[in-house]
Amino acid sequence: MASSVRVRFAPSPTGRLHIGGARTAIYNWAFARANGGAFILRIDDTDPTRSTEENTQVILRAMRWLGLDWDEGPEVGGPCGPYAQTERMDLYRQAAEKLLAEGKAYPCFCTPEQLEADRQAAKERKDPFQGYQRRCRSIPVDEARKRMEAGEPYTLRIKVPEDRGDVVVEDAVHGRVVFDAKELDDFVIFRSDGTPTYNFATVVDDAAMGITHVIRGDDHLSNTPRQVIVYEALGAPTPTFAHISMILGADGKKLSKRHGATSVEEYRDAGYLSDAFVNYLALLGWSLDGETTVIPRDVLASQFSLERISKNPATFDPKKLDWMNAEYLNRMSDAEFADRVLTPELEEAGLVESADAISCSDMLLLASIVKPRVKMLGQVAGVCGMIFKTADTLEYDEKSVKKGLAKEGMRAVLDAAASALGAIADDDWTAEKIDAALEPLPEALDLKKRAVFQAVRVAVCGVMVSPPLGETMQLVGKADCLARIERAKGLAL
RNA sequence: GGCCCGUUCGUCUAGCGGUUUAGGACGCCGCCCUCUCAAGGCGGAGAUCACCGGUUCGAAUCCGGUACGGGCUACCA
Repeated sequence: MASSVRVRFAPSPTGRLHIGGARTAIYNWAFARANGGAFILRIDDTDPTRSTEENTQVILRAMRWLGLDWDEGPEVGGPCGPYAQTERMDLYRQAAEKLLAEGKAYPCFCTPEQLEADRQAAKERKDPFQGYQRRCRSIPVDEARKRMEAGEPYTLRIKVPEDRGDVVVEDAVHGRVVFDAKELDDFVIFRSDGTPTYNFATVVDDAAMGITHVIRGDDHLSNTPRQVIVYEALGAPTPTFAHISMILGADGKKLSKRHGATSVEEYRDAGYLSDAFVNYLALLGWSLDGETTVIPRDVLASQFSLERISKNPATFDPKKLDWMNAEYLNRMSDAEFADRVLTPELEEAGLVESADAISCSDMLLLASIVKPRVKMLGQVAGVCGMIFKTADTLEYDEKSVKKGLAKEGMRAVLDAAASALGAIADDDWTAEKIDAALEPLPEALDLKKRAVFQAVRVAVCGVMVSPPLGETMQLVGKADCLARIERAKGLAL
Protein backbone atom coordinates (compact mmCIF):
# COMPACT_ATOMS: atom_id res chain seq x y z
CA MET A 1 0.00 0.00 0.00
CA ALA A 2 1.35 3.36 -0.97
CA SER A 3 1.71 5.58 2.03
CA SER A 4 -0.02 8.89 1.60
CA VAL A 5 1.95 12.02 0.95
CA ARG A 6 3.16 14.06 3.90
CA VAL A 7 5.19 17.19 3.30
CA ARG A 8 6.33 19.98 5.49
CA PHE A 9 7.46 23.55 5.42
CA ALA A 10 9.87 24.28 8.23
CA PRO A 11 10.91 27.93 8.42
CA SER A 12 13.33 29.26 10.99
CA PRO A 13 11.85 32.23 12.81
CA THR A 14 15.03 34.24 12.41
CA GLY A 15 13.34 36.81 10.23
CA ARG A 16 10.28 37.46 8.16
CA LEU A 17 8.96 35.05 5.56
CA HIS A 18 11.06 35.58 2.47
CA ILE A 19 10.05 35.32 -1.16
CA GLY A 20 12.16 32.19 -1.50
CA GLY A 21 10.67 30.63 1.59
CA ALA A 22 7.19 31.55 0.43
CA ARG A 23 7.75 29.76 -2.85
CA THR A 24 9.03 26.69 -1.03
CA ALA A 25 5.92 26.80 1.13
CA ILE A 26 3.70 27.15 -1.93
CA TYR A 27 5.28 24.15 -3.62
CA ASN A 28 4.92 22.00 -0.52
CA TRP A 29 1.35 23.09 -0.02
CA ALA A 30 0.40 22.58 -3.67
CA PHE A 31 2.08 19.19 -3.77
CA ALA A 32 0.19 18.05 -0.69
CA ARG A 33 -3.11 19.32 -2.06
CA ALA A 34 -2.54 17.84 -5.50
CA ASN A 35 -1.89 14.44 -3.96
CA GLY A 36 -4.46 14.42 -1.24
CA GLY A 37 -1.65 14.53 1.30
CA ALA A 38 -0.97 16.44 4.47
CA PHE A 39 0.83 19.77 4.63
CA ILE A 40 2.66 20.25 7.90
CA LEU A 41 4.04 23.49 9.24
CA ARG A 42 6.91 23.19 11.66
CA ILE A 43 8.90 25.95 13.27
CA ASP A 44 12.60 25.17 13.17
CA ASP A 45 13.72 27.38 16.00
CA THR A 46 16.77 25.53 17.23
CA ASP A 47 18.89 28.62 16.91
CA PRO A 48 17.95 30.33 20.17
CA THR A 49 20.00 33.43 19.53
CA ARG A 50 18.24 34.36 16.33
CA SER A 51 14.76 32.88 16.73
CA THR A 52 11.98 34.98 18.16
CA GLU A 53 8.33 34.45 18.97
CA GLU A 54 7.51 37.63 17.12
CA ASN A 55 9.03 36.29 13.93
CA THR A 56 7.04 33.12 14.33
CA GLN A 57 3.84 35.14 14.49
CA VAL A 58 4.86 37.17 11.46
CA ILE A 59 5.47 33.97 9.52
CA LEU A 60 2.14 32.47 10.54
CA ARG A 61 0.39 35.65 9.48
CA ALA A 62 2.17 35.60 6.15
CA MET A 63 1.21 31.98 5.59
CA ARG A 64 -2.41 32.80 6.26
CA TRP A 65 -2.31 35.76 3.93
CA LEU A 66 -0.86 33.55 1.23
CA GLY A 67 -3.75 31.21 1.79
CA LEU A 68 -1.52 28.25 2.57
CA ASP A 69 -3.52 26.37 5.15
CA TRP A 70 -1.69 23.68 7.06
CA ASP A 71 -3.12 20.42 8.28
CA GLU A 72 -0.76 20.02 11.19
CA GLY A 73 1.33 22.60 12.97
CA PRO A 74 1.14 25.60 15.26
CA GLU A 75 -2.38 26.53 16.33
CA VAL A 76 -4.01 23.56 14.66
CA GLY A 77 -2.03 20.84 16.40
CA GLY A 78 -1.84 17.31 15.07
CA PRO A 79 -0.73 13.81 15.98
CA CYS A 80 2.99 14.46 15.61
CA GLY A 81 3.31 17.54 17.79
CA PRO A 82 4.64 19.64 19.20
CA TYR A 83 5.46 21.51 16.03
CA ALA A 84 8.25 23.74 17.24
CA GLN A 85 11.71 22.26 17.57
CA THR A 86 12.48 23.92 20.87
CA GLU A 87 9.64 21.88 22.33
CA ARG A 88 10.99 18.63 20.96
CA MET A 89 14.37 18.59 22.64
CA ASP A 90 13.66 15.34 24.46
CA LEU A 91 13.08 13.60 21.17
CA TYR A 92 16.45 14.65 19.82
CA ARG A 93 18.17 13.65 23.04
CA GLN A 94 16.52 10.25 22.99
CA ALA A 95 17.43 9.70 19.37
CA ALA A 96 21.02 10.73 20.02
CA GLU A 97 21.29 8.49 23.06
CA LYS A 98 20.01 5.61 21.03
CA LEU A 99 22.61 6.17 18.35
CA LEU A 100 25.29 6.50 20.99
CA ALA A 101 24.21 3.25 22.64
CA GLU A 102 24.19 1.48 19.31
CA GLY A 103 27.63 2.74 18.45
CA LYS A 104 26.32 4.75 15.51
CA ALA A 105 27.43 7.98 17.12
CA TYR A 106 30.32 8.81 19.38
CA PRO A 107 31.51 11.62 21.61
CA CYS A 108 34.17 13.97 20.33
CA PHE A 109 36.31 15.84 22.82
CA CYS A 110 38.20 17.97 20.34
CA THR A 111 38.26 21.67 21.14
CA PRO A 112 37.36 24.18 18.47
CA GLU A 113 41.01 25.20 18.43
CA GLN A 114 42.10 21.63 17.82
CA LEU A 115 39.64 21.28 14.95
CA GLU A 116 40.73 24.54 13.43
CA ALA A 117 44.36 23.50 13.65
CA ASP A 118 43.56 20.20 11.93
CA ARG A 119 41.76 22.03 9.17
CA GLN A 120 44.70 24.35 8.63
CA ALA A 121 47.10 21.44 8.58
CA ALA A 122 45.01 19.60 6.00
CA LYS A 123 44.95 22.72 3.90
CA GLU A 124 48.69 23.18 4.11
CA ARG A 125 49.50 19.66 3.12
CA LYS A 126 46.97 20.09 0.30
CA ASP A 127 44.86 17.22 1.48
CA PRO A 128 41.72 17.21 -0.69
CA PHE A 129 39.72 16.26 2.39
CA GLN A 130 39.60 19.17 4.80
CA GLY A 131 36.89 17.95 7.11
CA TYR A 132 36.97 16.32 10.50
CA GLN A 133 39.91 13.98 10.89
CA ARG A 134 38.00 11.49 13.06
CA ARG A 135 40.39 11.89 15.96
CA CYS A 136 37.86 10.72 18.54
CA ARG A 137 36.27 7.96 16.52
CA SER A 138 38.59 5.34 17.84
CA ILE A 139 38.50 6.26 21.51
CA PRO A 140 37.48 3.10 23.39
CA VAL A 141 33.92 3.20 24.65
CA ASP A 142 34.97 2.84 28.30
CA GLU A 143 37.40 5.68 28.11
CA ALA A 144 34.91 7.87 26.34
CA ARG A 145 32.30 7.22 28.99
CA LYS A 146 34.75 8.03 31.74
CA ARG A 147 35.65 11.33 30.17
CA MET A 148 32.01 12.22 29.63
CA GLU A 149 31.21 11.44 33.23
CA ALA A 150 34.17 13.46 34.37
CA GLY A 151 32.51 16.46 32.85
CA GLU A 152 34.80 16.97 29.91
CA PRO A 153 33.00 18.96 27.19
CA TYR A 154 32.10 16.96 24.12
CA THR A 155 29.99 16.96 21.03
CA LEU A 156 28.26 13.97 19.55
CA ARG A 157 29.26 12.98 16.05
CA ILE A 158 27.58 10.58 13.68
CA LYS A 159 29.69 7.62 12.65
CA VAL A 160 29.60 7.45 8.86
CA PRO A 161 29.84 3.70 8.13
CA GLU A 162 33.27 2.70 6.82
CA ASP A 163 31.85 0.64 3.99
CA ARG A 164 28.96 2.91 3.06
CA GLY A 165 30.18 3.55 -0.49
CA ASP A 166 28.21 5.98 -2.62
CA VAL A 167 25.21 7.76 -1.22
CA VAL A 168 22.76 7.99 -4.08
CA VAL A 169 20.05 10.62 -3.88
CA GLU A 170 17.24 10.22 -6.36
CA ASP A 171 16.16 13.82 -6.48
CA ALA A 172 12.76 14.51 -8.01
CA VAL A 173 14.08 17.64 -9.65
CA HIS A 174 17.72 16.90 -10.37
CA GLY A 175 17.55 13.21 -11.00
CA ARG A 176 20.22 10.90 -9.64
CA VAL A 177 22.91 12.68 -7.65
CA VAL A 178 25.80 10.61 -6.38
CA PHE A 179 28.02 11.45 -3.42
CA ASP A 180 31.00 9.49 -2.22
CA ALA A 181 30.53 8.72 1.45
CA LYS A 182 34.26 9.21 1.92
CA GLU A 183 33.71 12.90 1.34
CA LEU A 184 31.40 13.03 4.30
CA ASP A 185 32.99 13.68 7.62
CA ASP A 186 31.57 12.50 10.91
CA PHE A 187 29.58 15.63 11.41
CA VAL A 188 28.29 16.94 14.73
CA ILE A 189 24.75 15.99 15.64
CA PHE A 190 24.76 17.39 19.15
CA ARG A 191 26.62 20.45 20.29
CA SER A 192 28.59 20.60 23.52
CA ASP A 193 25.85 22.80 24.98
CA GLY A 194 23.42 19.94 24.61
CA THR A 195 21.46 21.22 21.63
CA PRO A 196 21.01 19.32 18.37
CA THR A 197 22.33 20.60 15.07
CA TYR A 198 20.08 21.34 12.14
CA ASN A 199 21.07 18.31 10.09
CA PHE A 200 20.16 16.06 12.98
CA ALA A 201 17.04 17.74 14.32
CA THR A 202 15.36 18.00 10.94
CA VAL A 203 15.94 14.36 10.18
CA VAL A 204 14.68 13.23 13.56
CA ASP A 205 11.58 15.36 13.03
CA ASP A 206 11.01 14.44 9.42
CA ALA A 207 11.32 10.77 10.33
CA ALA A 208 9.05 11.09 13.35
CA MET A 209 6.48 13.04 11.39
CA GLY A 210 6.50 10.54 8.57
CA ILE A 211 7.49 13.08 5.96
CA THR A 212 7.46 11.38 2.56
CA HIS A 213 8.72 14.21 0.36
CA VAL A 214 11.20 16.86 1.34
CA ILE A 215 10.79 19.86 -0.94
CA ARG A 216 13.30 22.56 -0.06
CA GLY A 217 15.93 24.93 -1.39
CA ASP A 218 18.89 23.91 -3.49
CA ASP A 219 21.26 25.01 -0.79
CA HIS A 220 20.40 21.81 1.05
CA LEU A 221 21.29 19.44 -1.75
CA SER A 222 24.87 19.09 -0.59
CA ASN A 223 23.67 18.36 2.92
CA THR A 224 21.35 15.64 1.78
CA PRO A 225 23.85 12.76 1.88
CA ARG A 226 24.65 13.69 5.48
CA GLN A 227 20.99 13.54 6.31
CA VAL A 228 20.63 10.24 4.52
CA ILE A 229 23.30 8.85 6.83
CA VAL A 230 21.22 10.00 9.79
CA TYR A 231 18.06 8.40 8.41
CA GLU A 232 19.95 5.16 8.01
CA ALA A 233 21.42 5.32 11.50
CA LEU A 234 17.95 5.98 12.84
CA GLY A 235 16.63 3.03 10.88
CA ALA A 236 14.09 5.27 9.20
CA PRO A 237 13.15 5.20 5.51
CA THR A 238 14.54 8.11 3.49
CA PRO A 239 11.97 10.37 1.91
CA THR A 240 11.97 11.55 -1.67
CA PHE A 241 13.90 14.76 -2.03
CA ALA A 242 13.11 17.62 -4.37
CA HIS A 243 15.57 20.49 -4.36
CA ILE A 244 14.36 23.69 -5.92
CA SER A 245 16.61 26.42 -7.21
CA MET A 246 17.26 29.74 -5.59
CA ILE A 247 15.56 32.97 -6.51
CA LEU A 248 17.89 35.69 -7.71
CA GLY A 249 17.74 39.45 -8.01
CA ALA A 250 17.95 41.31 -11.31
CA ASP A 251 21.74 41.32 -11.11
CA GLY A 252 21.89 37.56 -10.93
CA LYS A 253 22.90 37.61 -7.30
CA LYS A 254 20.93 35.96 -4.55
CA LEU A 255 17.86 38.00 -3.72
CA SER A 256 18.39 40.35 -0.80
CA LYS A 257 17.24 43.67 0.58
CA ARG A 258 19.32 45.48 -1.99
CA HIS A 259 16.87 44.27 -4.60
CA GLY A 260 13.90 45.86 -2.90
CA ALA A 261 11.12 44.20 -1.00
CA THR A 262 11.91 40.63 -0.05
CA SER A 263 9.42 39.72 2.64
CA VAL A 264 5.90 38.55 1.98
CA GLU A 265 4.29 41.19 4.13
CA GLU A 266 5.96 43.98 2.19
CA TYR A 267 4.15 42.73 -0.89
CA ARG A 268 0.89 42.48 0.97
CA ASP A 269 1.30 46.06 2.18
CA ALA A 270 2.31 47.26 -1.26
CA GLY A 271 -1.12 46.25 -2.51
CA TYR A 272 -0.65 42.90 -4.16
CA LEU A 273 -3.42 40.35 -4.18
CA SER A 274 -2.33 37.16 -2.50
CA ASP A 275 -3.77 35.10 -5.35
CA ALA A 276 -1.65 36.96 -7.88
CA PHE A 277 1.41 36.81 -5.67
CA VAL A 278 1.08 33.06 -5.19
CA ASN A 279 0.51 32.57 -8.91
CA TYR A 280 3.60 34.57 -9.80
CA LEU A 281 5.80 32.82 -7.27
CA ALA A 282 4.55 29.40 -8.33
CA LEU A 283 5.63 30.19 -11.87
CA LEU A 284 9.11 31.09 -10.74
CA GLY A 285 10.56 27.65 -11.32
CA TRP A 286 7.50 25.67 -12.21
CA SER A 287 5.21 25.53 -15.21
CA LEU A 288 1.85 23.96 -15.84
CA ASP A 289 2.34 23.39 -19.55
CA GLY A 290 4.70 26.07 -20.73
CA GLU A 291 1.82 28.10 -22.12
CA THR A 292 -0.48 28.99 -19.28
CA THR A 293 0.51 31.87 -17.05
CA VAL A 294 -2.64 32.63 -15.13
CA ILE A 295 -3.07 29.69 -12.84
CA PRO A 296 -5.63 30.14 -10.08
CA ARG A 297 -4.77 28.51 -6.79
CA ASP A 298 -7.36 25.75 -7.17
CA VAL A 299 -5.71 24.71 -10.43
CA LEU A 300 -2.31 24.92 -8.76
CA ALA A 301 -3.65 22.80 -5.92
CA SER A 302 -4.83 20.11 -8.29
CA GLN A 303 -2.23 20.21 -11.07
CA PHE A 304 1.04 20.86 -9.30
CA SER A 305 3.73 18.29 -9.96
CA LEU A 306 7.38 17.93 -9.05
CA GLU A 307 8.25 16.81 -12.58
CA ARG A 308 7.62 20.28 -13.91
CA ILE A 309 9.93 22.09 -11.53
CA SER A 310 12.89 23.54 -13.40
CA LYS A 311 16.46 23.12 -12.27
CA ASN A 312 17.84 26.55 -12.97
CA PRO A 313 17.80 29.54 -10.69
CA ALA A 314 15.10 32.10 -11.45
CA THR A 315 15.39 35.85 -11.47
CA PHE A 316 12.63 37.68 -9.66
CA ASP A 317 10.89 40.09 -12.03
CA PRO A 318 8.76 42.73 -10.29
CA LYS A 319 7.33 43.86 -13.62
CA LYS A 320 5.76 40.52 -14.30
CA LEU A 321 4.40 40.40 -10.77
CA ASP A 322 2.76 43.77 -11.41
CA TRP A 323 1.25 42.47 -14.61
CA MET A 324 -0.02 39.39 -12.82
CA ASN A 325 -1.63 41.53 -10.15
CA ALA A 326 -3.32 43.74 -12.72
CA GLU A 327 -4.47 40.62 -14.52
CA TYR A 328 -6.13 39.25 -11.38
CA LEU A 329 -7.71 42.61 -10.67
CA ASN A 330 -9.02 42.82 -14.22
CA ARG A 331 -10.47 39.36 -14.15
CA MET A 332 -12.65 40.17 -11.19
CA SER A 333 -16.26 40.95 -11.93
CA ASP A 334 -17.30 44.53 -11.21
CA ALA A 335 -19.20 43.34 -8.18
CA GLU A 336 -16.24 41.44 -6.84
CA PHE A 337 -13.92 44.37 -7.49
CA ALA A 338 -16.33 46.73 -5.76
CA ASP A 339 -16.54 44.44 -2.80
CA ARG A 340 -12.99 43.29 -2.37
CA VAL A 341 -11.07 46.31 -3.60
CA LEU A 342 -13.12 49.48 -3.89
CA THR A 343 -14.91 49.35 -0.57
CA PRO A 344 -11.85 48.81 1.62
CA GLU A 345 -9.64 51.15 -0.39
CA LEU A 346 -12.08 54.05 -0.43
CA GLU A 347 -12.62 53.72 3.28
CA GLU A 348 -8.94 53.38 4.02
CA ALA A 349 -8.10 56.45 1.97
CA GLY A 350 -10.73 58.38 3.88
CA LEU A 351 -12.56 59.30 0.68
CA VAL A 352 -15.84 58.09 2.10
CA GLU A 353 -16.88 57.45 5.64
CA SER A 354 -18.56 54.26 4.66
CA ALA A 355 -18.82 52.72 1.24
CA ASP A 356 -22.38 51.79 2.15
CA ALA A 357 -23.27 55.39 1.42
CA ILE A 358 -22.64 54.76 -2.26
CA SER A 359 -25.43 53.21 -4.23
CA CYS A 360 -24.91 49.77 -5.62
CA SER A 361 -25.17 50.89 -9.24
CA ASP A 362 -22.70 53.72 -8.66
CA MET A 363 -20.35 51.23 -7.06
CA LEU A 364 -20.50 48.95 -10.07
CA LEU A 365 -19.99 51.82 -12.48
CA LEU A 366 -17.03 53.01 -10.44
CA ALA A 367 -15.62 49.50 -10.44
CA SER A 368 -15.85 49.27 -14.19
CA ILE A 369 -13.87 52.43 -14.78
CA VAL A 370 -11.31 52.00 -12.00
CA LYS A 371 -10.56 48.32 -12.48
CA PRO A 372 -8.60 48.50 -15.73
CA ARG A 373 -6.64 51.46 -14.44
CA VAL A 374 -5.03 50.02 -11.34
CA LYS A 375 -2.21 47.57 -10.98
CA MET A 376 -2.08 47.72 -7.23
CA LEU A 377 -4.71 48.17 -4.56
CA GLY A 378 -3.23 51.42 -3.30
CA GLN A 379 -3.73 53.09 -6.67
CA VAL A 380 -7.50 53.23 -6.32
CA ALA A 381 -7.55 56.56 -4.54
CA GLY A 382 -5.26 58.11 -7.10
CA VAL A 383 -7.49 57.07 -9.96
CA CYS A 384 -10.87 58.10 -8.61
CA GLY A 385 -10.22 60.22 -5.56
CA MET A 386 -11.35 63.41 -7.25
CA ILE A 387 -14.81 61.98 -7.72
CA PHE A 388 -15.32 62.13 -3.98
CA LYS A 389 -14.29 65.74 -3.62
CA THR A 390 -16.66 68.65 -3.97
CA ALA A 391 -16.45 71.85 -5.93
CA ASP A 392 -14.96 73.42 -2.82
CA THR A 393 -12.45 70.77 -1.87
CA LEU A 394 -11.27 69.75 -5.32
CA GLU A 395 -7.65 70.63 -5.89
CA TYR A 396 -6.53 71.90 -9.25
CA ASP A 397 -3.19 70.68 -10.47
CA GLU A 398 -1.21 73.69 -11.56
CA LYS A 399 0.38 72.05 -14.57
CA SER A 400 -2.90 70.62 -15.75
CA VAL A 401 -4.62 73.96 -15.46
CA LYS A 402 -1.84 75.58 -17.44
CA LYS A 403 -2.01 73.02 -20.20
CA GLY A 404 -5.74 72.47 -20.38
CA LEU A 405 -7.55 75.47 -19.02
CA ALA A 406 -5.47 78.60 -18.95
CA LYS A 407 -5.68 79.09 -22.67
CA GLU A 408 -7.52 81.42 -24.96
CA GLY A 409 -11.06 80.24 -25.62
CA MET A 410 -11.33 77.78 -22.77
CA ARG A 411 -13.63 80.04 -20.86
CA ALA A 412 -16.02 79.79 -23.77
CA VAL A 413 -15.72 76.03 -23.71
CA LEU A 414 -16.72 75.92 -20.08
CA ASP A 415 -19.64 78.23 -20.71
CA ALA A 416 -20.86 76.05 -23.53
CA ALA A 417 -20.32 72.86 -21.53
CA ALA A 418 -22.15 74.27 -18.56
CA SER A 419 -25.18 75.20 -20.57
CA ALA A 420 -25.22 71.92 -22.48
CA LEU A 421 -24.91 69.93 -19.28
CA GLY A 422 -27.35 72.13 -17.46
CA ALA A 423 -29.92 71.28 -20.08
CA ILE A 424 -29.84 67.63 -19.08
CA ALA A 425 -32.71 66.74 -16.82
CA ASP A 426 -31.65 65.72 -13.34
CA ASP A 427 -33.13 62.28 -13.86
CA ASP A 428 -31.19 61.86 -17.08
CA TRP A 429 -27.76 62.50 -15.62
CA THR A 430 -26.03 59.49 -17.14
CA ALA A 431 -22.73 58.97 -18.87
CA GLU A 432 -24.54 58.45 -22.11
CA LYS A 433 -26.48 61.71 -21.91
CA ILE A 434 -23.43 63.60 -20.74
CA ASP A 435 -21.38 62.32 -23.67
CA ALA A 436 -24.20 63.25 -26.02
CA ALA A 437 -24.36 66.74 -24.59
CA LEU A 438 -20.64 67.31 -24.90
CA GLU A 439 -20.26 65.72 -28.31
CA PRO A 440 -21.39 68.65 -30.52
CA LEU A 441 -19.28 71.22 -28.68
CA PRO A 442 -16.00 70.90 -30.61
CA GLU A 443 -17.67 71.58 -33.90
CA ALA A 444 -19.82 74.35 -32.53
CA LEU A 445 -16.77 76.06 -31.05
CA ASP A 446 -14.52 75.12 -33.92
CA LEU A 447 -12.05 73.47 -31.62
CA LYS A 448 -10.38 70.11 -31.49
CA LYS A 449 -12.29 67.48 -29.63
CA ARG A 450 -9.28 66.87 -27.51
CA ALA A 451 -9.01 70.50 -26.44
CA VAL A 452 -12.65 70.67 -25.42
CA PHE A 453 -12.65 67.46 -23.45
CA GLN A 454 -9.38 68.25 -21.74
CA ALA A 455 -10.72 71.62 -20.63
CA VAL A 456 -13.82 70.02 -19.17
CA ARG A 457 -11.72 67.26 -17.65
CA VAL A 458 -9.44 69.66 -15.84
CA ALA A 459 -12.42 71.70 -14.73
CA VAL A 460 -14.19 68.68 -13.26
CA CYS A 461 -11.26 66.51 -12.19
CA GLY A 462 -8.53 69.03 -11.53
CA VAL A 463 -6.08 66.99 -13.56
CA MET A 464 -5.35 66.01 -17.15
CA VAL A 465 -5.78 62.31 -16.61
CA SER A 466 -8.95 60.61 -15.49
CA PRO A 467 -11.34 57.81 -16.33
CA PRO A 468 -13.73 58.59 -19.21
CA LEU A 469 -15.50 61.91 -18.67
CA GLY A 470 -19.09 60.72 -19.05
CA GLU A 471 -18.86 58.06 -16.38
CA THR A 472 -16.78 60.24 -14.12
CA MET A 473 -19.24 63.11 -14.30
CA GLN A 474 -22.16 60.82 -13.76
CA LEU A 475 -20.60 59.71 -10.51
CA VAL A 476 -19.69 63.22 -9.46
CA GLY A 477 -23.30 64.27 -9.94
CA LYS A 478 -24.88 67.05 -11.88
CA ALA A 479 -24.93 69.78 -9.29
CA ASP A 480 -21.34 69.30 -8.28
CA CYS A 481 -20.15 69.03 -11.86
CA LEU A 482 -21.73 72.35 -12.68
CA ALA A 483 -20.32 73.88 -9.53
CA ARG A 484 -16.84 72.62 -10.42
CA ILE A 485 -17.12 74.05 -13.90
CA GLU A 486 -18.30 77.33 -12.46
CA ARG A 487 -15.31 77.46 -10.17
CA ALA A 488 -12.95 76.51 -12.99
CA LYS A 489 -14.11 79.44 -15.05
CA GLY A 490 -11.98 81.56 -12.78
CA LEU A 491 -8.94 79.68 -13.99
CA ALA A 492 -9.77 79.73 -17.67
CA LEU A 493 -9.02 82.44 -20.15
C1' G B 1 41.46 22.99 -2.14
C1' G B 2 37.55 18.98 -2.47
C1' C B 3 32.52 17.55 -3.54
C1' C B 4 27.76 18.82 -5.68
C1' C B 5 24.34 21.71 -8.76
C1' G B 6 23.16 24.96 -12.79
C1' U B 7 23.72 27.44 -18.04
C1' U B 8 17.30 28.05 -24.22
C1' C B 9 15.03 35.53 -26.38
C1' G B 10 16.51 41.31 -21.40
C1' U B 11 13.27 38.12 -17.69
C1' C B 12 10.07 33.49 -16.44
C1' U B 13 9.78 29.31 -19.30
C1' A B 14 8.17 25.14 -23.40
C1' G B 15 11.22 21.60 -25.50
C1' C B 16 12.67 15.30 -22.86
C1' G B 17 16.94 12.63 -30.97
C1' G B 18 13.73 14.04 -36.49
C1' U B 19 6.72 17.28 -36.35
C1' U B 20 11.45 23.48 -34.75
C1' U B 21 12.29 28.48 -40.11
C1' A B 22 13.22 26.88 -31.36
C1' G B 23 6.71 27.77 -28.99
C1' G B 24 4.20 30.80 -24.96
C1' A B 25 4.21 34.78 -21.14
C1' C B 26 6.30 39.54 -19.04
C1' G B 27 8.85 43.65 -20.79
C1' C B 28 9.97 46.56 -25.28
C1' C B 29 8.38 48.71 -30.23
C1' G B 30 4.47 49.76 -33.91
C1' C B 31 -0.64 49.93 -35.49
C1' C B 32 -5.98 49.94 -34.26
C1' C B 33 -9.66 51.70 -30.73
C1' U B 34 -9.93 56.66 -28.41
C1' C B 35 -11.91 62.91 -24.90
C1' U B 36 -6.82 61.94 -21.46
C1' C B 37 -4.84 57.60 -18.97
C1' A B 38 -5.50 52.69 -18.87
C1' A B 39 -7.67 48.22 -20.50
C1' G B 40 -8.47 45.56 -25.04
C1' G B 41 -7.37 43.89 -30.29
C1' C B 42 -3.61 43.12 -34.07
C1' G B 43 1.45 42.90 -35.51
C1' G B 44 6.94 43.26 -34.79
C1' A B 45 11.90 43.07 -33.03
C1' G B 46 14.36 39.80 -29.72
C1' A B 47 17.76 33.00 -28.55
C1' U B 48 24.65 31.36 -33.31
C1' C B 49 19.93 26.78 -27.32
C1' A B 50 27.38 29.18 -22.53
C1' C B 51 31.77 27.14 -25.22
C1' C B 52 34.63 22.98 -27.44
C1' G B 53 34.75 18.10 -28.90
C1' G B 54 32.23 13.29 -29.44
C1' U B 55 27.99 9.67 -30.48
C1' U B 56 24.28 9.56 -34.54
C1' C B 57 21.84 9.50 -41.16
C1' G B 58 20.14 13.49 -37.76
C1' A B 59 21.34 16.98 -31.18
C1' A B 60 18.80 22.50 -27.69
C1' U B 61 17.76 17.37 -26.62
C1' C B 62 22.71 11.73 -25.32
C1' C B 63 28.25 11.57 -23.64
C1' G B 64 33.02 14.01 -22.26
C1' G B 65 35.71 18.34 -21.28
C1' U B 66 36.20 23.83 -20.61
C1' A B 67 34.34 28.46 -18.96
C1' C B 68 31.16 31.16 -16.00
C1' G B 69 27.63 31.32 -11.89
C1' G B 70 25.85 29.05 -7.33
C1' G B 71 25.81 25.70 -3.07
C1' C B 72 28.08 22.58 0.63
C1' U B 73 32.53 21.58 3.07
C1' A B 74 30.46 25.20 10.87
C1' C B 75 29.54 22.93 17.80
C1' C B 76 24.32 28.35 11.19
C1' A B 77 19.77 26.97 9.30
